[in-house]
Formats: sequence, structure tokens, C-alpha cells
Amino acid sequence: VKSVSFPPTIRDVAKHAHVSPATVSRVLNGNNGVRGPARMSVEKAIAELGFVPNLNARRLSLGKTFTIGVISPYFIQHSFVERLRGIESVIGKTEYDLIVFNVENVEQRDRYFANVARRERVDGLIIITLTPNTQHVEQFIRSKVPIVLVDAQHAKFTSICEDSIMGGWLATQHLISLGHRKIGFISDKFIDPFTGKSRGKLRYEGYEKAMQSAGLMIPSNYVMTGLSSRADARSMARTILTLPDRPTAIFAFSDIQAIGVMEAARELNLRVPHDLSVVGYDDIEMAEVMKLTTIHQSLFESGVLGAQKLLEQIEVKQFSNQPNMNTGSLQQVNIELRVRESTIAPSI
Amino acid sequence: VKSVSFPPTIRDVAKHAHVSPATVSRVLNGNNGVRGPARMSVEKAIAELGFVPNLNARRLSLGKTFTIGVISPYFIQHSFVERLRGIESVIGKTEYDLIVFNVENVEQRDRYFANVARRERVDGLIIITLTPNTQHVEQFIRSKVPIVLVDAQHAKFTSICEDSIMGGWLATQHLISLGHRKIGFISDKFIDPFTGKSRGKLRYEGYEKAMQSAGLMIPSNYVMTGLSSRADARSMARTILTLPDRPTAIFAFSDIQAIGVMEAARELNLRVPHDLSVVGYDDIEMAEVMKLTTIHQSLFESGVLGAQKLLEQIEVKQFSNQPNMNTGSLQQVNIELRVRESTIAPSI
DNA sequence: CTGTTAGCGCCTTCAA
DNA sequence: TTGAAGGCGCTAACAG
Repeated sequence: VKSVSFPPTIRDVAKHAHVSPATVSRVLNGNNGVRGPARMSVEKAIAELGFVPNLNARRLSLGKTFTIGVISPYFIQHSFVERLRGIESVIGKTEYDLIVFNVENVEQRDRYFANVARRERVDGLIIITLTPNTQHVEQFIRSKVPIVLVDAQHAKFTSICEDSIMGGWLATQHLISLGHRKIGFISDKFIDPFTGKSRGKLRYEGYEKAMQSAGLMIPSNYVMTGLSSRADARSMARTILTLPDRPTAIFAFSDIQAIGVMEAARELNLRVPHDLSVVGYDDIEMAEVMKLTTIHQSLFESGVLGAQKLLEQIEVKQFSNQPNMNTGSLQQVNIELRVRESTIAPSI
Repeated sequence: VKSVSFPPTIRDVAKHAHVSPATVSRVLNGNNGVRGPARMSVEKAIAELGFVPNLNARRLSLGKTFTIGVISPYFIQHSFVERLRGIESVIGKTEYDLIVFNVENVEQRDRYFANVARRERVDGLIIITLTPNTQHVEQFIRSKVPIVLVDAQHAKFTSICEDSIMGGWLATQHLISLGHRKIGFISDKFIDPFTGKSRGKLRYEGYEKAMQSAGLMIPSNYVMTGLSSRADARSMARTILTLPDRPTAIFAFSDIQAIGVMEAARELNLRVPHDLSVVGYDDIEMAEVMKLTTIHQSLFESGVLGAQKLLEQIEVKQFSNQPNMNTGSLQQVNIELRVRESTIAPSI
């Protein structure tokens, strides 16, 4: 028995099998022709020593990181977990590791965008809910790292998101067809220095379109935007619901906000749905529990799609050294209206 | 201007600053004496070229990975996200990257345990909710990788978890002091080939203790265990609540299960809390929305603690090459009863 | 088909 | 204080 280091290296295996390290490397890396006997003894040695190739050495040698980065704001956001699961379900089956970055403010975002989007850090990057600005875009392009946007959209990058205008329209149209004529809208900020363009703006456009087609007015105080938390939505809803001529229905940007609206209604002794109909967006687990009518979007699937698109781009880049081939493509995720018990015809 | 590769290497910087690579490395790695002028020109060159050291090269050279792994079952579990956030809040401030592994079945778990717990893969490992078995423990010790358990406990490893017996006792005692005498208990499986020992067993012990102290019976059909999902809890609750002599209160292993219980009650036209009191565990966001009485445990804090303990172990290991110094220490996370509107004195 | 050699980018003795 | 040289473990080009 030769002296072997722990963990064993490729050289230990080579000695053990009486071959050269190169040969071991060859059997490791697939089908390059290695003859029967040599291959056998190498495989035997690998098994005996419990050899596993050192990932860092491979990374350095190959100039690949075998790592996919995920940058997302607000890990706590319910939609994030679902998307991460989707991403993981794809990446977990590959040789890539998944490394996550949570960003909570502008500085952190800029730092991560600059430091993570480098060829030596990740082979690909999935950015969730953050829309890169011009400066970021330049950095990204220069870095040549394949990038996919999920729940955000930019002409220069493959983007995965639902048709928010359609979603806004569906939700609003549902309320209109129930007979509502006074419909409020609550959202996160339409534009925000942190996340960039919000999906809320597009959902508003859908809302607006439906209202206009039905010949309905949108009083300016029926529309409020703020932070995306439940508490903020609750306070916005309180404002709208105490208006002299309050709406009979509210469409909220997200389920979390919609639940905030329901809480505000409860505080004001308004029964949902009899006194107030509420529609949310996302169809998180809580929506089902709360029997909230909502727009279902497959968050998990958006993660899956994002990961798949990214892997494709990485592959394309490896074959033809022309990065960012597919960029700008927009992949829409299906959405559909899920009617539950929070919406009903207006009683007033 | 010299020709520089992109991204620039330490050699490019050296040329640019008319010094040797070693000198650059020295200024990079801190306070090793580098004289004023040399240091200045190196720093200038670094800034001008936008040089960032190649992480993989550092990793290989230093034999460190600058990576912390997190292995958890069920990414979707609400508690996971909170804990991950806690972990991230600590690790994000360090030079370590966070790499996540989602395990969904026994094979995957064993594979990750074997492949991830290696010095060349991670500098430390946080394992959530999974109790390692004897074979895993051997592997872990042999690997010399610092490991911390969160929401699980093992004598050989630093463990972070709440006092589940106390929690079970608190919840049950609350119901008893309200006047309940017939109290059911619903839990995930006490022992499971996948996760190992469940916290549920300990919570049961607390429940049992409180019941016994109060001289109350625990009919065997008042206790059920199964999958930890809402749906499974709902079906278990349905069974218990349709018993000829049904309990007036149910204590559930988790908030998610408690909500399943509430749903079952709703289906059976039992009002919560008037006809049935329900207590949960964890205090996830949904618990507040559902006004569920629950045991609050600081999930975020358990992540923070786990990460801190791990970093300590890594540091200790670096100074004295004696790994796993602190092992076996058990760090308890605070818990407290949060009384909301799902519990009330029994009316029957 | 297989061994030898050089190199990925950095860090760290060892001399000077 | 600084430079030269060698090595981390693996892969790939080039001989044989």
C-alpha cells in the first residue's frame, strides 16, 4: 500500500492503479478512449480509495465554476421560496451548485451585481424581481456571464414572467362581470430605485384597460401604491375604505397585500365578500387557506423555466463562444383566475 | 500600457505596478509589511485594472472553499425560509458564500451528506431538521468539516433548537388552565427514516407531562401522527373530531398542521374557538393572520445562532488544527406562548 | 491508447 | 522589505 494523502488526489489513484494521472483524469471525464485493463484498474483504485475529484482544482483548471448564482431581494417573500424550489429542482440534477444572495438594499444589490456577475464566480446568474438599470446592463454584458431574469424584464436578457397586463385585466374583469363598478387598486410602488420597474405598473395597466372598456371611472384616490408588505397594504386599504364613496371591491398587487386588505376590512367591520370583494395575485398557500380569489401564476414553474433557459445559454456559450445568444427573449408563464370565496356581486 | 488579460490576473497587476506577483499578493492579503511606495503603486494598479482576485485560485491555493453549505429538507417549509434568512444575515457579511441543497428523499440526503461534507466542498455545514444517523456521524467526523445542526440534535454536534418538551408543556398547560380536559395532539411522525428523530416526539412528551400533572387521561385515539402537511393534518383532525367523545382542544405540532385542524373544524361546522380550541407551533406569518394561538420560536434567530456557532468552529479549527471543539454543545432558542383568538375556555 | 509536460491564478516558503 | 520558485489538484496539448 502506498502512502495516500487524505483526501486522496488523482496522483494517489494513479500510483495505486499503476498509470499516469492523465489516464485517471481521462476515465474521470468520460468516454475518452481508455483501454479495458487500464480503465478497470483505475476504477478499482478510485473505489478503493474513495476518491472524489477536488472541485476547486477542476474549477481552476477548466475555468468553470460549476456554480449558478441566484440573486433575489427579500428571501422572505413567499414567491421567492417557490421560485427557488423550481430553480433547485432543475439545477439540483446537474453538476452545478446553487449559491444564493439575498439583497436588502441598493448598495448591497450593486455590490452583488458587480462582484457576482463575473466569470470566475458563477457560470450563470438568475436574477429575481430586480430590473437591472443601464449601468448594470453594461456590467453584465461586459462580464459575458449568461443571465436570466425571473419576475422582471429587460430587452437585453432572457426574461421569464407572466403577462401582468393580462393578469390585471383578468382580475378586474372578474370583478366587473360580478357587477362591481367601484373598484380600487393597491400595489407596491410602480417604480422603485431598488427593484426597478415593478410588475404592479403592468397590472395597473390591465386594471385600467378593463375599467376603461367597461366605461368605468378610476377616481385617483382609489389607487394607492406603497411597500409590498401586509401591514402597508392594510393601512392603504384603511385609507381607501374610509373614503366617503368607498369602492365595493379591491384588487391587490399580491396575495400578501390582499390579505392586508382583508385585515383592514375586518378592522372596519366590513365583511368579505358581502361588503367588500377582494382579489389577490400569485396564489400562495395562504390564499387558499384564506379562500382568496386570486390570479394563479406558477411560481415554481417560473423557477424551472429560468433555470432551464440559463442552462441552455450556458451550453450554447460553451459550444460557440458567442455568449448571450438568446438574449431578449421573453418567456411568459401561464396565469389563470382562481375564483374562491372572497369575491361576490356587490350588495350596495 | 501593457497587455492585460481579461479578467486581469495578479501578474497583470504586478507588471502594471512594476513589482512582483508576490508583493501584490501580500498587499491583497492584509497587513504583511509592504513599504509605502510599493503598496501605493500596487493599490493604484489594482484600482486601474479593476482587479479582483480569482476566487477559485485562492480556494485551491489556500485549501479553503470560502463556502458554507446549508442542507435542508423541504425548501417549501415555512420555517426553512426564516432560518435561511437568519443564516444569510450572518454569512452575507463574511467572505463566505452560501450554497443550498434541498433534499427531498433518503437517497438524496445520503448523497449530499457524503458529497457535500468534504473539506474541498465547504468550510462548514449547517444541517436543518435532519438528524444524522450513526453512519452519517462517522462520515462527518472523518471529514473533519465543522457541522452545526439546526432544529435537530445530536450529542456529537453543536445543535441549535428550542426546548420542545417545554414548548409542548406550555401549549398544553395553556389549554388546561383554560379548563380543557379533553385535549388531542397531532404531529408529524415521531421517528422517520428520512428526517430521523422528530421534534414532535419531544413536544408530545411535554404534552404528556402536562396532562399527567393535571391528572388527565390521554385516550390513545386522541394522538395522531402523519405527514407534516396541512392536508394530512386536516384529515387526521377529521378523524379525531368525529370521535364519539371528541376533544375540545387540539394541540398541533406546527402552525401549518394547526391550520389544517382549523380547516377540518370548519368542514365539520365546528367553530374555532367556541367549539374547538387550537394551538399551533412556530408562529409563522400565517399564524398571525389566522389569529392562531401558538408557541413562538425565533426561527430567524436560530439561523443566526447556527451560523455564528459555525463560524466560531471554523475559526477555532483554523487556529488550533483541532476540529469540532465545541461539539455536543446544545444551544436553546427562546420560546414563548403567544395567545391569540383560537383558544378559549371549553363550552361543553 | 497512454505518459510527459505545462499551466489554470494564487499563495507561501526561502533567499537575498 | 521584496523577488524567485514551487505547489495546491486537475486538465489538456503534445509526443510517443
